[in-house]
Amino acid sequence: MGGRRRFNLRQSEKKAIGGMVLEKNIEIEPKSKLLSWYYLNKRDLPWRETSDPWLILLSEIILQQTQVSRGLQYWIRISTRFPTPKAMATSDVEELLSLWQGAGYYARARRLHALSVLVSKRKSDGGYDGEIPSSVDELLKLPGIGPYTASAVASIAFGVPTPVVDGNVKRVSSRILAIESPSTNTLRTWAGSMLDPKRAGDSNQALMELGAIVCRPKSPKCELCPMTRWCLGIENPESYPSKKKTRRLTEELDAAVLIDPYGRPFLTKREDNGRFGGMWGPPMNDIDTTSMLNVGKITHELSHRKLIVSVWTGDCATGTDPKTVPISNLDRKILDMAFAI
DNA sequence: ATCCAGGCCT
DNA sequence: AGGCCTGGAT
Repeated sequence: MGGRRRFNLRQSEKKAIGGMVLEKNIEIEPKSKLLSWYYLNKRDLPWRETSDPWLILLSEIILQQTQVSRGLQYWIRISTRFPTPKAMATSDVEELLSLWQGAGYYARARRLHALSVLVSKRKSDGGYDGEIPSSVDELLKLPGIGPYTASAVASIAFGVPTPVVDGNVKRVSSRILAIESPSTNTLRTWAGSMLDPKRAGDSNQALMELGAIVCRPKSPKCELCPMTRWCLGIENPESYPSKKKTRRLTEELDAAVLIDPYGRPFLTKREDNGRFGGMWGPPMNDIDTTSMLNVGKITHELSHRKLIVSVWTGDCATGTDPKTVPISNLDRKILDMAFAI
């Protein structure tokens, strides 16, 4: 053990202040250490240059399941086209889905559009007069906003002192506390202990930034970490947090790429509540492959499924130009295979 | 080819 | 607890 405790001061530090260990010191030191590290090492990202709650909310929705390096391009395109909630609310959801193409988890885009419509409504109609609400409770009522995003927007855009718990925070805290599966309560409490209420947004981002660029899932850079003094998991960081096992069922499907006399495939819009909801693609259920030509198979991994799609081609009277509708990566692969023949 | 990271919703 | 997507690592 060696006397290294969580937020206690080291022996040398106790001596230095003559044994006057103030309650405050116990929390303030790791906090300020982390904040200083953040100010010196944070990446320059455009949503960190704005105080516009809408643009910050947009970045948080995109970054929910998309890494910064990729999310950046999406944020630039989407925030340029929709600089306000009203701009998005008065457009068709399909335009947002087109800008969202290739980013995955398309329900995020549909919910974001619904959010823009709700926010743009008058207060008398249950809306928010076009302003993003500032409290966690109000934010939680908006579609696509859960506990993480509500706290992130409230703290970053409005300075509300509420802790965030995302995958980064979970990893950082599991390692520092050396707990394999910390409860939600433990995570929130710990993140709260790291929060400087005067700089809530920066505190939260500091924790997440540390997780993203130092306390990474694989090969963490402990030699660059400002928190090693308090880290109980430093001997074996990659064993925290424990990963859950995923079982992935295999699903076999047929896709029919029917091509019209102009070379356009027949495409349909997928149901909002299903896979690739709101996106367009070739028909994939109830396909009668008699008189169609098989051109190959595509395997595509989802988080919870392995898809094996058998691709067929045939003719149709009227198709759709694929450039005019939003299409998922899987459907793109299917179309590419059919047209490559 | 297989595994993994990343929040919200139902 | 299970569904939802993609790119990067292995």
